[in-house]
Amino acid sequence: MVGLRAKHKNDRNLRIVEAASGLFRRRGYEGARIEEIASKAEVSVGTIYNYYRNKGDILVAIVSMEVHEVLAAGLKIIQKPPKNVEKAVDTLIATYIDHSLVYLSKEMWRQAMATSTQQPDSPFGKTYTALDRALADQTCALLASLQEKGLVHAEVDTCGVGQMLFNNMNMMFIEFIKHEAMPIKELRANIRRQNRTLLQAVSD
Amino acid sequence: MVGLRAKHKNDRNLRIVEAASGLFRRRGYEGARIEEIASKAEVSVGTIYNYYRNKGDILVAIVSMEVHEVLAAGLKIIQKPPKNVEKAVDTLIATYIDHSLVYLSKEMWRQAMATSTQQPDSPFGKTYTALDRALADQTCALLASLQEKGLVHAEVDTCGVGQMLFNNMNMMFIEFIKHEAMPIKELRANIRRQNRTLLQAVSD
DNA sequence: TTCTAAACTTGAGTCAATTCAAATTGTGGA
DNA sequence: TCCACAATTTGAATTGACTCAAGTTTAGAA
Repeated sequence: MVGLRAKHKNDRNLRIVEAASGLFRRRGYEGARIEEIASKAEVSVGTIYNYYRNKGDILVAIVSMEVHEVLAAGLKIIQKPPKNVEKAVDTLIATYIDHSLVYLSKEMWRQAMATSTQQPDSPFGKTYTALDRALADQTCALLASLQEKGLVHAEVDTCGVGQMLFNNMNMMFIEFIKHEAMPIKELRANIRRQNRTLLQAVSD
Repeated sequence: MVGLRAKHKNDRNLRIVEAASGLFRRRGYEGARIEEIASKAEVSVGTIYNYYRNKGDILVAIVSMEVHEVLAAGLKIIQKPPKNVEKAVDTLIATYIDHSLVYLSKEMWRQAMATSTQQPDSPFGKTYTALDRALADQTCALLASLQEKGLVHAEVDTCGVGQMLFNNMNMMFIEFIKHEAMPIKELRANIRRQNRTLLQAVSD
């Protein structure tokens, strides 16, 4: 970040994200008007579109930050996983899920996911896809780490299994954010049940 | 469908769906304007909103028809499944996937999925969710049928496993429609690999 | 047949996201 | 320091989805 121009750019972007973040929480995604975000960020409407392709992109950017935190938290689990395979996977998933509603409401997740499927090629759409990939890789890494410790059979395709576990969790998470009333507890119990057969097969 | 009123209603709805379907394919979802759909369907803009809550809903309605066909095709597989578990599951999944691009482009799928996550409580959002559920149930039913034939171990939770298989496929399908260039062949190979460990565990 | 209320359609008008040509600002060379 | 040009911002204008008050059509009772 050299020069005044780069500094301003950075500042403005930060202000936009913060203004949007606050308004999305306060008024909901649809309720937050771009003009309002712009005025709160002390920037013109046009500038916002200079930084983001559209309204959804702003949200996806916010979600990205959240996911980065989740990835960091997940890394800690992988470095020191529980000695039981089912427990280890459950712990990782719990980390992901419990984190998910700290900064973002279910509505924000719905909108962000919708935007990222709608526009997979926009810059932030790509970011979102990359993060999903990173989370899946982390699940694979957990299994590989358990395999090294001898907790998972040597012949198991940890990558295939990891992807399957992650995809299943992700799909269940989508179902979860679609049902405003569904509690985290129920989501986790469902996932545990679905994982059981596979995880027992790879471990005992 | 008794009376003139009901008949007109039915006709208009059909014309709307057909006009929309054609325009979505020809111009893409975003490119198709409601006014154009209305004029092609010989109906006013307001009428369209009388039948559908919003533009996305029209698309989801079209997707629903497609999924109904897929469900019917899937039923046939379940009634006479291959005698090998991996083969059976692969055949069902192939049915789903191969059908998917007959009437709908990848872009249409992206938009439909986005809409259904965005508005899970709109009439067609609910329809979409119900269809997803029906497909998952069908996967569970296949496993149960294989279990009855003694091809799947008796103690296996066919419902948990079925949901996992379906969720994994669904997530992979989402990835597939996000990558304009990805061929069906690649999608199917990836899914087969991911399924292998689980399916071998439940069968041999 | 005639009439009335309910059901349905209509399209001009509203609203908010997005665009783009003009104006402003930062940079690096003279 | 001053200038020219490129990068960036600006906000009025555009666009297209969506609404709603007024008008039209149907059902079925008298």
